[in-house]
Amino acid sequence: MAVKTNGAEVASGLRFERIHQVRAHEYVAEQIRRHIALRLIKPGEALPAERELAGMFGVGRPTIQHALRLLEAAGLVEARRGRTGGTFITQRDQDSLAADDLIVRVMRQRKELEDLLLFRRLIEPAVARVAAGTRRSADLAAMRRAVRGMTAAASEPEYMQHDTDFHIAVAQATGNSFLIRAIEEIRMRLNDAMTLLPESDAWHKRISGEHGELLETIERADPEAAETVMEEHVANSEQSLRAVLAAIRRRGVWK
Amino acid sequence: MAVKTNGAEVASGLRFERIHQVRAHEYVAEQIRRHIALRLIKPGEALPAERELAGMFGVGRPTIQHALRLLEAAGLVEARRGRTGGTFITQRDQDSLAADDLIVRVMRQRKELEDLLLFRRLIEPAVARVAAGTRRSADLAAMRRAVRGMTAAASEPEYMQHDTDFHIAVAQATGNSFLIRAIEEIRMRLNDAMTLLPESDAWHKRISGEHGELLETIERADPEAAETVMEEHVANSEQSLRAVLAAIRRRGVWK
DNA sequence: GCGAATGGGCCTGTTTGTGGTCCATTGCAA
DNA sequence: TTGCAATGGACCACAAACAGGCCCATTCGC
Repeated sequence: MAVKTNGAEVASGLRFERIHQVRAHEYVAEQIRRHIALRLIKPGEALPAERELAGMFGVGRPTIQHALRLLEAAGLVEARRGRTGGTFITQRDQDSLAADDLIVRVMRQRKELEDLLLFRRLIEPAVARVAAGTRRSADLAAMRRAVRGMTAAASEPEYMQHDTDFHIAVAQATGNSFLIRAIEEIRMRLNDAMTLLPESDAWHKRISGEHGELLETIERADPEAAETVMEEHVANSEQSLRAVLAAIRRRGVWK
Repeated sequence: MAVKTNGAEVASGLRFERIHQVRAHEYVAEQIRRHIALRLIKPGEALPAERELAGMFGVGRPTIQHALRLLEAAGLVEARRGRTGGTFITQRDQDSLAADDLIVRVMRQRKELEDLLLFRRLIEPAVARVAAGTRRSADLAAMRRAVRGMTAAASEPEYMQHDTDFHIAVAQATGNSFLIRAIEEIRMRLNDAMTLLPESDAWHKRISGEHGELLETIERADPEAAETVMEEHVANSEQSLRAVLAAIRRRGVWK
């Protein structure tokens, strides 16, 4: 607290975050990059036409073009003109490009990821506990849908989507807007990192099993059990994620 | 998946979020608004000079002026020119801001308040537990300052500010950005409701005592005790708040 | 009364983005 | 074969937001 000569006080020691202006084309590029990384657009497929994208994002076409030029420079997409033209997702991004790009981004945000994992470890079990006491039949139905969708999922992103759906369904069962927002935030940020997990039937089966078990505890309104099962589930997925990260770090890809 | 005539596929059903360009002055205004809501700047105090703020935020002075004009229009600050001038936080917390108006606002958001209290009950003890394991001496110093400030506080808002300071200091001791943001969010929304609590020396003494006890557990790095004490502290303050709300409801003021 | 520090206001150049137009390319359909 | 429609590529003029100046009016300490 600095005291001015006349005695009036001026607040000091304030910590204002320097503004970071997100440019429109960067935002667009990041969105599309994320869709590609999550395989919501598969390699070989075309993005919507530039004019369409402009409409979808609510920006001008030059902005879309600028964003696409960034992605093209990164080798993520390639454009073809003409009657059957379009902007196509590069085929060979499966391993090298998108993955490396994603890895670099994930490892760069290691500290944030650590914070996120702790946050998740603290809040998800509590959410499960609350949900076990407040769930309505509609919530149970949503969870069942997610579990069924998971066992039937054919692709990794589809799987991840249902995984996310399940956790959000649990959060919504609490009816608490703060908890819902917290879980949504967690899943959003986690999706990037999740993409690194190896595709494995055993892995999928384990998650599905844990979700099913969790659903059962919530169904029979057993808060204690729900909390315990969720604790284990979160610990398991965190352990797998950490294993992958450690492997990547050893490989030295992140440097 | 729409199939084009030549067989090439274009991804469809994509959900791109329409861009929302955050203007610099809006961002600045929001940051300052948050600081005021959290009582990090006390009523009657002055903000740093415009030129200083411009430097802190890394923006031009017109942007700062635009932001301040927004806050001035909202009645949050008022500017005075001259040698001892500055932009001062409006005093009106207790005076012109009619208690009834506050009550109406709080009661109108009863559902949100309920959600908030549950969220707090879940997260604050967990934060205390983590903080007990990660606190550094600087964090302890900040907590001590807040406790001292509380015992020395002369007015209700001053008291509330140190209360907030303490909880934020605990959150910052975790070093986890998600936890810090969550606690900040809680305190911001809680400050409105807190104003309803009756001024009472006994009440103040109890809170100060609990904070002191909590500080002691964190100081000796005892996670279990920290969690337990925080649980009790949160339960106590919640109970008091509920009692006031119930009384108001019976009085029928809220309609 | 002078000077320093403040908020208030204005001007200019730059960056960013929009809306529009025109072009080159390509392959389908008539 | 020919026309046409849909694509990406490129460019322009305009507007908005903003930075970085600059000068002014005000107010107090000296």
